[in-house]
Amino acid sequence: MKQSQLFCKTNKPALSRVEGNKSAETESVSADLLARAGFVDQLMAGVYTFLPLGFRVVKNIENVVRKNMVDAGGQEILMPVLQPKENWTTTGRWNTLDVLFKVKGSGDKEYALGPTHEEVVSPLAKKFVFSYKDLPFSVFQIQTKFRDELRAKSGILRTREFLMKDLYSFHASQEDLDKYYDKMIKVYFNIFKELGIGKETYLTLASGGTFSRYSHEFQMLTEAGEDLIYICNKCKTAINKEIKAENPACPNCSSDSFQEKKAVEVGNIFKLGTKYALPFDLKYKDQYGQDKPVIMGCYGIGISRAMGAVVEANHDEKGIVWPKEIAPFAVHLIGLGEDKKVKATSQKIYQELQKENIQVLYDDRQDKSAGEKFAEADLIGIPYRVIVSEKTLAKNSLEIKERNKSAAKLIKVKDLIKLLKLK
RNA sequence: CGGGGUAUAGUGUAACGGUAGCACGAGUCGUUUGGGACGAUUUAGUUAGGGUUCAAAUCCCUAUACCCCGACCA
Repeated sequence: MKQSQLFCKTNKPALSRVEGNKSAETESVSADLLARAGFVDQLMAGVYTFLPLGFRVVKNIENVVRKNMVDAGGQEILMPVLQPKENWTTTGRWNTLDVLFKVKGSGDKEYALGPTHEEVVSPLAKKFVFSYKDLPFSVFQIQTKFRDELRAKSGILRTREFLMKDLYSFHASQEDLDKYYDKMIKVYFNIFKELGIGKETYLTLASGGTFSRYSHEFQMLTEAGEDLIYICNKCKTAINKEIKAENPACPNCSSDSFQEKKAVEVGNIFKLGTKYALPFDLKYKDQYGQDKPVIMGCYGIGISRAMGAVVEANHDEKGIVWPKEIAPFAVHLIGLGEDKKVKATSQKIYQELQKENIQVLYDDRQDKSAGEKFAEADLIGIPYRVIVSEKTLAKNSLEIKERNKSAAKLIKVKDLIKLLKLK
């Protein structure tokens, strides 16, 4: 992609704003950086457009999550956002779920906008599950969710419309669910590691509802987070506020010494048991011909929230530092000056990188000073910055610098692709 | 949903009840080209509706929007 063509404008903040007397302290860092760097645009409170750079990151996060879900046996589907009221009255949540968006169609017929999909996936499963031989299985989707939060906040960390991966698993027995659930904990940690927030993310005990003692939240430590978690000083088990209120001692080692931390919930997993199977009469016949309710689990990851969380965990004073796996581009190629040879060489490198299928953003703009290009590159945060200038060409070289390192080094033109392909 | 705050140009901000100004951005021209460079020039604004007043960006009322704190968050 040529930067001169990119649908994006970075925003150089006015001086007063840089000095921090306003927005810097009222918004989360991720909200500020993502907006300034041109990744997202706010339409209204809690509703955002993903611009080309941001959308690329979203797609990359989706792919990381998707790959891990498929590896764990999940089959991808896409369920509707628009859902019949009846399914929600069946579970009672039409009236009890405060965040449910209700819309009216013609003839005053009422619908729900899906905040989650148990009400769709459970009756769906009923059409396919008859025998114990049909179990277990799991399906997932990556889709827009709607929740009428009373208060949206912190940029894309808490919105009314957001992208979520939700997987639902269906089992013949509690043991089978338990086994799958434990496996998903490992899968989730692998995902957060690949997203570049593995180190900051804690498996956190949360209340489990009727069917299990605990559910688990994946909480990423950050000052921008709105949750408080408590990490046991002795055994490092993390628990959320709810659990801490019910049970002042560590459920794992009984210590009462905790560290309180702010965190954002990037994922959570629940053992649903028969909570949704019963109202929808989702059952199977066992080996003896007996009807048994299906046992369910559900597993969510906020895709768009994860994007914000990644920025919270990966930035410096100059801008975003994207982890390689989800960066909008692998390489930011920057040509400096109007020298013909510089132009020709950068153009050639641009084409070769594309031919090698290396995602490259090429700053081909002639009317921008070097300083401005550098400042923008740091703000956008692409992992590799490659510079072509008269200075580097005099040594028959290019300069390459990683966003998360301070040292740049010169390499030969012909070694560039070799180096990038190794990464 | 309770409480608080704010609303002036694309962005960030000034203006005692009395001429709406500045910076950044954007456009044009020129000079620049290794850290958001410089000069010239152009562009564009008082959230909406009511009220008080000779006179309202400024005071009052209503609405709307956004932000913050809390509550809420399968």
